[in-house]
Amino acid sequence: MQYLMIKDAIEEQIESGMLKSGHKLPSERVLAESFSTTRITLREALNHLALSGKVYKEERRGWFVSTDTLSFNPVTDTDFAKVCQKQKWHYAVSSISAQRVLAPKEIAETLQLPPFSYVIMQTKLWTIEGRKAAVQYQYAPEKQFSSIAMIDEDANLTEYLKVHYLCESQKNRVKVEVAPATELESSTLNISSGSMLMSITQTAINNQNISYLLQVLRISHDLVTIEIE
Amino acid sequence: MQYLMIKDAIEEQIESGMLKSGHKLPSERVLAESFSTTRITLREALNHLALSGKVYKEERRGWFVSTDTLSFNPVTDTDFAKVCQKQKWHYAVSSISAQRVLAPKEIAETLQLPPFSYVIMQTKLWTIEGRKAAVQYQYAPEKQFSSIAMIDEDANLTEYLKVHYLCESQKNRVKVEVAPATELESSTLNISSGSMLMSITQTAINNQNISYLLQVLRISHDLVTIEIE
DNA sequence: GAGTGGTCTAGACCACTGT
DNA sequence: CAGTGGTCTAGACCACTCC
Repeated sequence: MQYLMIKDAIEEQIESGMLKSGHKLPSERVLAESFSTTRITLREALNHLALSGKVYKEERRGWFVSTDTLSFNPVTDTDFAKVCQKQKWHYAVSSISAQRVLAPKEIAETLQLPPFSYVIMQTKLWTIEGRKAAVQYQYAPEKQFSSIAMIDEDANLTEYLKVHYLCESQKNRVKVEVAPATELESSTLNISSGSMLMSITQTAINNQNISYLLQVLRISHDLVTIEIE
Repeated sequence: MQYLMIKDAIEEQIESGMLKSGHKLPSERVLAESFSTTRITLREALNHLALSGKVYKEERRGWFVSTDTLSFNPVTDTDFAKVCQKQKWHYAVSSISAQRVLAPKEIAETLQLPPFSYVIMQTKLWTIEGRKAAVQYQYAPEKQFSSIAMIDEDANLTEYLKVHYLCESQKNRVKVEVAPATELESSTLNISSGSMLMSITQTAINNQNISYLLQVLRISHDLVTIEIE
């Protein structure tokens, strides 16, 4: 299998330090030629490498060497900013949208909301080490937090609930899956539509055992390691 | 994008119930012709469908419609057999190998073993609803369990430790990742080499806070949903 | 405008599966 | 044995990024 040999060859270049984190690989055409093969076979090799988290690609920009992964415990870590800080990663958050919406069915069920409840929905883009890394969706029920409709869209929702409502979670309900990127996610993250993302859904529960915040982090799988406890 | 339309068309056939769980899809050549395209484009569509867990393929046998997922809480569920039983799935376990080996570095570190420790290593194949679904590796330190070297290779290790040593875990340390299948895994599970598996690593800890069992479940991602708490 | 990946065509031969 | 997926060739045009 030619593509496996190509994969190993590129992998070795990475392991040996010839290609460093964040560096761009030569173009598919150049690589294909240098391995005397076609682009299809070459892409097969790169796709396999991407699965193991060694490289990733950005839509129409090229293939890059992955950085180390961020360790994330979704059961205890509710504030993703703190996770990045603790591991001293350079990160930036920017708001994609913030709206007051009728709770979608799935959200209403998870947060145990009555019909026709409104939630504040924030969508954010996380940039980590200069790379568009994740899209995050946060949903907080309006009824529990009366002033929340006025929240600044760039505010940290987790922090806001903690400061203004003393709502802090020690423990979350968590769901982990892999799933293809949606249209919004692929265009926001500059990845090809339908490519794989790690999806981490957290439901934060307060002292009174009430779910007060639901958040979904959809992050490139080569960037995160999920470790619990 | 033609392949997205093909993907949607096949997806709709599944959702509508025309193609049922476990059924085989027509061959790639037949599908390609019926969508008036080439096998490469058709495979692109199927690969995307596979990522969302709707279909899976077996090496040289064809593409099949996925079944529902098994819900698994790796923090509390140490015995995978019980998980299957609780959800009333038909399953079978068979031993691939059982050996006494010098603990590999990573295992020794996780189980906090001194150098040159031996562990009992069991490798098992899980067949779920007639499908080769997962490979499981289990490591138990020999020193803690003197009689363990004589364990039957078909025995349930979790059950054995519970019955003979009263070792039962309420809570595990857990790591979740996606990773390409190894050679052993692909040939055992009849999947193509390097295809994606969900990898769940559990370290069971007893009352005295000592790690006594490490197990790794490598399972087709369309078969399992990880839900904690 | 040159270069990139995204998508697609129309074939081919091989190794393996199922009968 | 016929049929399947696994792998590969040698091109093509397009939409987009970067300079």
